[in-house]
Amino acid sequence: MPDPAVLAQQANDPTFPGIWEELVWRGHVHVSTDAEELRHLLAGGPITYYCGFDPTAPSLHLGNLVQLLVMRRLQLAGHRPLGLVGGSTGLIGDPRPTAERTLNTKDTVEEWVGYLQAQVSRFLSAEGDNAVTLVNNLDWTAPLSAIDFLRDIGKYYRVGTMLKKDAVSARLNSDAGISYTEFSYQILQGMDYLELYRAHGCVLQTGGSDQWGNLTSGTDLIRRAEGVSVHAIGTPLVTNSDGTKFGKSEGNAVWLDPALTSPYAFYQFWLNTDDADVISRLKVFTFLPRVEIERLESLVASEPFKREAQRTLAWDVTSLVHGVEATDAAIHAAQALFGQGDLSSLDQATLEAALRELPNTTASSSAAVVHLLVDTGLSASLSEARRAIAQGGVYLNNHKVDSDEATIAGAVLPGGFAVLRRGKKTLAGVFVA
RNA sequence: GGCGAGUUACCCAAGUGGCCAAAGGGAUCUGACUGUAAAUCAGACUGCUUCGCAUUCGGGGGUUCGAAUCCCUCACUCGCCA
Repeated sequence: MPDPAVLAQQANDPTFPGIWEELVWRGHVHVSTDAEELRHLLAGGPITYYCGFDPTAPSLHLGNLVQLLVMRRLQLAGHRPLGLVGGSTGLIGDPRPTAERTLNTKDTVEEWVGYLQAQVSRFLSAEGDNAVTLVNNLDWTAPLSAIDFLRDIGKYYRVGTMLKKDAVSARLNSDAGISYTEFSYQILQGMDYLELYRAHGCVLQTGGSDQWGNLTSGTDLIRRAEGVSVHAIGTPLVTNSDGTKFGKSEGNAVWLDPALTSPYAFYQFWLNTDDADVISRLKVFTFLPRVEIERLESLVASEPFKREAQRTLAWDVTSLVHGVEATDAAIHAAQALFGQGDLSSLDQATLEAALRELPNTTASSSAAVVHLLVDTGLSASLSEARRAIAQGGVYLNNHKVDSDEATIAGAVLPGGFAVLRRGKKTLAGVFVA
């Protein structure tokens, strides 16, 4: 369910001549079909475009959010979005550069399709002439026989061309090799575009630039099958300036589903953005107009320690994904927990609410700290928990724990809880039963 | 189908009978410094009932006092030939 209030606040920046120019400025365009043609097309009357999401997990993640925002910007410019969730492509799996995917069961994929559809629909308006339409490629691939597939679609594909796609050649040159299954993926995606062109008049597909081979698979197929030239935009992979992977927190992907990544963790993820990255993140992940982003850019330069840009970014993206209420709760929790010193001076209800935002566990009043570290997920194993304590990285209610035999006895705050911390900013709550 | 090469911890990659829980780099974690930043420096990085024990080097079996290292076999990958 989209939050109408959040969607209503979004707008493209009117100071740009058109949506194309804005997409370019925000850094959304890495590769595309003919840029001049696209600019004209997007500046004209409504066109239909699509972007696909494969159910390879029970939730979308931040990489997918980039695509959703591109879709939303195009929708705000008056164009008509088709949100595709890959019920069939998700059964195959697109070739990753490193290794073959493990196939998920049909039941699992079907379940995930439902989750992703719900998420996709949250970010796009279902109102008006250009309301979003959700489609599932299983609807047109499931009825297709192998013979029809090979005769009607396969004939348009040249193996030489297919082998040259980055995704395929990377795997051919690796130890992992590639199965026929994943090799065929590009054909399925090409078929999707052709189907959507025929059924909906779709003439633009957007996607990550790592999907470029699959995007052009569709434009090539439509040119051959229909003699029509359609378009594709490949958005750049979002990267961190220090070379690490974007979108990871504590080694895990940052998910849009609050059950998988809490709003608190989500907010913290954005708040911790590097100075070097924060401006480009604002461009990609928010609807703030150019002047505002430029103002924040100058603040990063003049008073970086205030982290105004990071705060704005964190608030904007968290409220977009989780709503204003959850965002405020996450901020209040952080203020309580990152406040200096004495936790017992905090208001009991505030503290309890903050702990509810964190990973937490229930324990007896004499539970060992090492076990709580594991139970709350702050440490992956008892050995790791002991190590963390030995290195002086564990705190109970802001007091350093100096023995791996410590328990929470005597440290329980009024109200029956305790705050466990690993390192400077990884927190968890303990509720005493 | 034939021949050759290969499969080491999250990733890359050393190691070719004991000194190997396994070099080095990256990633990650902790500490110092800080702005809940970056860079830098230091430490850690299989598990556990943690000063010791257990389990790892594609799977299974064998040789040996002793194997990641030798042999057999299965699986997978790459290359060349057909």
